[in-house]
Amino acid sequence: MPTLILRHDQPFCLDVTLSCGQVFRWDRTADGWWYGVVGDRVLKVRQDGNKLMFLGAPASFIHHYFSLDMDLDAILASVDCDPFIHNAIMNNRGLRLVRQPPWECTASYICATNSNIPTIRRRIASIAKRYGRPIEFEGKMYYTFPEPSVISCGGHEGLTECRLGYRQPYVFGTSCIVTDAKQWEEMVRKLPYEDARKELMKLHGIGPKAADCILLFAFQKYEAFPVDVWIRRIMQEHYLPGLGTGSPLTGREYDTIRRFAREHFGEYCGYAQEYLFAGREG
DNA sequence: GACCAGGAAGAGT
DNA sequence: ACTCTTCATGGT
Repeated sequence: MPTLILRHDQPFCLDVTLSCGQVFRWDRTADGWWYGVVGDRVLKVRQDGNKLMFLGAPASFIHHYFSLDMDLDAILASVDCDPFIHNAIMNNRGLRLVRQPPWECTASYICATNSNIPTIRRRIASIAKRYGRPIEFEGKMYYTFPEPSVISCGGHEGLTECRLGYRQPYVFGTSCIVTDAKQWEEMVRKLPYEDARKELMKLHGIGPKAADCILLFAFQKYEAFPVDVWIRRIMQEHYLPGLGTGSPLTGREYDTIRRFAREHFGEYCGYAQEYLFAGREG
């Protein structure tokens, strides 16, 4: 079994990383193995202490996907600026932001609007099963996430069985615009955060929240600070008591929160967001 | 700026 | 069984 030896000065926790809500296509078995589809590969991974065992890709791919090249201690030190975030960091130490394939991440967060995590997972699995390429792995079938052109060629009605609700035309419309995923990805990637955000928000079905998630999880724009209902609640309770409660989140409130976070936590505030989100119920 | 659609599953009562 | 909530967005 191929194994990566994790350095003790570079903390990593596979379980926290894959169960914190940033990915939708990974499953953990009872005996501690994680199975996931990333790009055109099925990956199987487990962690035992400082050993990361894996199948399905070269070590360089695993290393890159889990951002093991990033100096996590330095990043966490830079956002660790108050007792509350300090506690969240202590409780979820080793959480790393993974590098998600951009098109899949984009479609996923269009599907994620106003839904709970199990529902989002079902929708993405459904799109992959309907349009993706099947891969057999250890006797089980897995499905790659389809290129945008595969979805657009299937026509608007093809998505109906995936039960996306009102998100169906958004996923379809975006797949028609992002026909060349590679070229679109490079175009977004070279833009600075604010410009890339505007570019993503031109797409139907991507508002501020989805744009920030995509920029953080797929484009490594660590200044992005996605504000969902949980983060808003946490920010109100611990950082910005002046904000109202209960009423829907306005664009102005969203900007107030993300600008505060950018100032308070610094250029890696996206990492702070993930640690706050991971500790949302405790 | 305030409302509303549109949809499904989980969690709590 | 019933209600409330859910990693919001776009249109009126």
